[in-house]
Amino acid sequence: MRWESLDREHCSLARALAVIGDRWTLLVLREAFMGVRRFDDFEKSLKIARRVLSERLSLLVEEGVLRKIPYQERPIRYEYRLTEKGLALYPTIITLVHWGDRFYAGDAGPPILHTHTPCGHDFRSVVTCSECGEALDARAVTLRPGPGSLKTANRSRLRTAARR
Amino acid sequence: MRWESLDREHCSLARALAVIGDRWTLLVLREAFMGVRRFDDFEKSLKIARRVLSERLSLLVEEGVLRKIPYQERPIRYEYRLTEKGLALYPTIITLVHWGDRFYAGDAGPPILHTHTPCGHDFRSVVTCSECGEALDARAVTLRPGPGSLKTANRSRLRTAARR
DNA sequence: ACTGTAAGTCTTGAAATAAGACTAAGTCAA
DNA sequence: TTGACTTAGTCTTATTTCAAGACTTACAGT
Repeated sequence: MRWESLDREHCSLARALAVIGDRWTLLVLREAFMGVRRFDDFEKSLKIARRVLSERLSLLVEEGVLRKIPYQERPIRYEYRLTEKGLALYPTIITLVHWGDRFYAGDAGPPILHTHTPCGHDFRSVVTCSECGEALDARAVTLRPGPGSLKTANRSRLRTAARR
Repeated sequence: MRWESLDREHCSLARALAVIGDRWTLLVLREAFMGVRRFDDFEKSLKIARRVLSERLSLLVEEGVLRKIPYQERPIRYEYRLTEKGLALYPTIITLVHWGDRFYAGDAGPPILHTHTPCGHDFRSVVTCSECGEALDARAVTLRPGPGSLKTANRSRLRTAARR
């Protein structure tokens, strides 16, 4: 499969993976969620090849997940910040981190704890149904074709902006 | 970075990515969640190279995400089924699918709708705090070293997640 | 014996990655 | 005004991974 063409792919997961499915990309985003913003800081904390970092950051900017903001003039320097679209990846990242914590943390426990500021507690993430609020289980979900299923998909490919 | 050594990596996200961070792996798991179980069915629905599929399935079995169950003797044939550990990836997958739906679905809407069987409604996934039940936002979460942390390594990163 | 099926394995060329040297455009200090 | 430093990249080369599809194994049915 040629991944660069996945933006025309039908499945939402495949489209999402075309953007963030690369091994480095989620680690770059993790750093971004931890507050890292500058090229050299990404490089130092991840020990990623500069060439690969450059390419990933460019792709993420192109896709609207990050944006470049100037933080000084002369010489002009930019930092990379999460957009709304980037922040919307938080559920994916936190659930994956918690999966890693659950199955790969050593005896000592997870390396990092997440505290929910409003309630003040360390938490796990719980994915719930937007309609009834119950916790979701894979076995309690059925799939059916949506309005954008195959027949109508080609017509509507060109749109770009975020939709809620 | 050598990905095969990430099982000894410290960060839970990096460890998780060492298992499912490959581009094909999440698509293989999506098929598994949709009920696909046999080698040839994975191959046909994903159009993945057989060699790559074989390798991915083996890794997922080795990691305990899938397990091989015989479905016939003579000749012995196995199918691949999700384990509990595999089912625990559902939150990650559903949130990523919904991210794709939100930002990449065409005007027609998402290609697939998910119905929550117990309540009977089509839903979006909502990630909530296990302690207070409120929906989570990246900006409302702070990080701190957990019991399994390398104390010095993470001190510099202890800051508010995703300040903009 | 011949055809079919399921689950792989092997081969080969193309593409992506890692490591690190190099470049660009400016600042600062002597 | 020369030289060292900073930030953000780009380039080069060797290694690794991937895609495509032919080939293999082990059995069944006719």
